[in-house]
Amino acid sequence: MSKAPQFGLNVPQSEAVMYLDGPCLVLAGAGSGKTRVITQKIAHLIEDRGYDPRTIAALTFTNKAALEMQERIAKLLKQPRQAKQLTVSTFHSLGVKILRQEANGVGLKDRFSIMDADDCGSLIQDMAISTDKQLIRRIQTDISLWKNGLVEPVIALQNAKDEDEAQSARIYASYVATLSAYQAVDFDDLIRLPVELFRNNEPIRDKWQRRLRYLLMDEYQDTNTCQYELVKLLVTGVGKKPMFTAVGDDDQAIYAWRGASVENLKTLQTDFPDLQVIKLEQNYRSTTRILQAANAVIGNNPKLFDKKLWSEHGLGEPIKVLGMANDDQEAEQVAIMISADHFDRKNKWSDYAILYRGNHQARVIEQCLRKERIPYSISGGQSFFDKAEIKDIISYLRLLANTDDDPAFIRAVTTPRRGVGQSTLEVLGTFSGQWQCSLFEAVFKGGIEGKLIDRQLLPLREFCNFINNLETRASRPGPSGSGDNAAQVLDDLLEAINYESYLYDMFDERAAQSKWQNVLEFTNWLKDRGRGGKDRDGDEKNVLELTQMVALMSMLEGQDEEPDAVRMSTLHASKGLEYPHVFLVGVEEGILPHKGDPDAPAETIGARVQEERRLMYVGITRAQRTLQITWCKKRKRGGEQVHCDPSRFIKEMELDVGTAAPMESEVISPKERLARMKELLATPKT
DNA sequence: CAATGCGACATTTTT
DNA sequence: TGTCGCATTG
Repeated sequence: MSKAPQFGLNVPQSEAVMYLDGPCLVLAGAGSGKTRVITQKIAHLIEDRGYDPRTIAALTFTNKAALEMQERIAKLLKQPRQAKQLTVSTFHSLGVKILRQEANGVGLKDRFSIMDADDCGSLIQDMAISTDKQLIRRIQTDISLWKNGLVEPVIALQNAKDEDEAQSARIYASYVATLSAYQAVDFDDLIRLPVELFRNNEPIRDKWQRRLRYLLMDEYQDTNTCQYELVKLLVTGVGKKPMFTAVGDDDQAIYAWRGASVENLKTLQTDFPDLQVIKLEQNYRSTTRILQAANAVIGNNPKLFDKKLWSEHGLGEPIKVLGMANDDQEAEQVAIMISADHFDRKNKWSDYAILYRGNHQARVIEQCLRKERIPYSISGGQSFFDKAEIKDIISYLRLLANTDDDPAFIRAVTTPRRGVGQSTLEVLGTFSGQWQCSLFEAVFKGGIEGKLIDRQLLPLREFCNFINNLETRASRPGPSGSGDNAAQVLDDLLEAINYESYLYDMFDERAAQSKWQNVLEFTNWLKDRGRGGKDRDGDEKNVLELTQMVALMSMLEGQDEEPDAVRMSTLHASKGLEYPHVFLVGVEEGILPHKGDPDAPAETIGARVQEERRLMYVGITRAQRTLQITWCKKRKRGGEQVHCDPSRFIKEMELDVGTAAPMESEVISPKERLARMKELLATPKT
């Protein structure tokens, strides 16, 4: 084992990989190879330091990142199969793993449900006795922020600074109680409950500390208080050296609004005084000019750690800043520029990316791209698992796994319609409330006969018997394992409820067909997991485990976009990605930086602008070779065109003389464009 | 009174 | 593009 740089790493990268004397923080600038450090370090732990792969955990924020990381590690190992023994997962998956084994320790039954944001939203709707979408969302985010900040309902109420917050806090209290009655947890609980458990139960905490000896965290700047606390609890023990590597970049912290706390970076230094801090400043992605602009912009933020990116890629082409007359022209010009450049440089379409602040900005651009016949794909589209037809099926699975899951019960019993209506459910709900039992249980409880007439009660009982039968079959081991059985049960379920004809009854031919297609895709996907085929743990999963896993999925993996298309993405969704040619559009005051709440407290405005600045920084650093920034003098808002100013961030870029002032756009006239196109078409491609 | 339809309008998003 | 609220209709 040598101390010299190896594996083709640079000096600080290699240092970060080799450092194992204690806790380690890697400050990895954009494009500095942070994922390489994590993957190489894991390989190093296994190959050179004799770590058992089962005792190493790498934590990410998305399933996609986890999957990617695991694949990359497998390629580095002499025995790639060892990668399967690692825990490479999201924080939330780790939480489920812990809760599954320790459910009793936090007052949960072995069978608990994971409720998605929609379910939680309707719970809150019931408790707030309001349908105001804004209000519900506000309460929901309040509660989520409290949970992520480890603030108990009582404390939240005490510290409430206005009536709105007090209302949220009161609902928070009954929300927690309701979830517990359902034997359900929400996403935040997946991390909060393990924290609670480890705080109160030393032996269990010890057990997990022995189980996970080395921890690595990706995107550490995005962790919230709760996640950090979980890490701390896993990593610190009496007479034990904390062993972990956190990788992050304070300049790319863009999720404060959902509870992430960059302060966790600073806290790390005070909590672990012997923390080794290693900076990665060499950038392997962009030209020097792009990095200069990025450094200049971010230089306007107060810095937690001093850091300056540099690269060996040469100066590169100047950054262009184009002021457009309005948003229509902006979209048109971007489309034309991409089209022309694509032919000029003979690039792939996928070499281009258009980045914007808000999803709605994509609309105009989309139309222009279509008009120009430029293939495009929009990232972050609607999540497959959020589609109504998928959630319908999942509600049955959830109910099979946990009959206390009232939201699942309501959805399943009413979809497809089987003669159970609103009034029946209301009576059942009141009854179950009086007896402190689940809706499912209430159906068979003595006394319910007096409340419901046969026409209401019989379909309920038929439904519950149906679920009970399925449940018995699902938990019985099948011919070749439980996974096989889960798949079989699912097929029978779909047939028994006649879901396909339900879809054709409810929707027109085209919609029903595509929905049914989705259902089939989903069941096939589940069957693969159930059989352990594609699954990383290789375990066969029963209905309960499958259901819990599905709850944590947002995108369908492998559902890749068009291979050769211009990528359109929000700035947030572009983090971690890179493109040869980037167009940053709508860079105006009010959009980037976005104007927040007009009545937000003054002291928070500075922090907001700083986060917007980091967003700009993320956008700039996505570009490898060229970067074009556009802004509009006028923009459609409401009925009429509204005046706009270029973003302050444009000035902050301190561009080379000549491009510093926003240039008038050199509008390519349609005539000229036509001529150019003809010319291009006349030149035979070689 | 409920269902449908149309116009106005947009932070950012994962689990 | 998708949702929300308001208005019109059966």
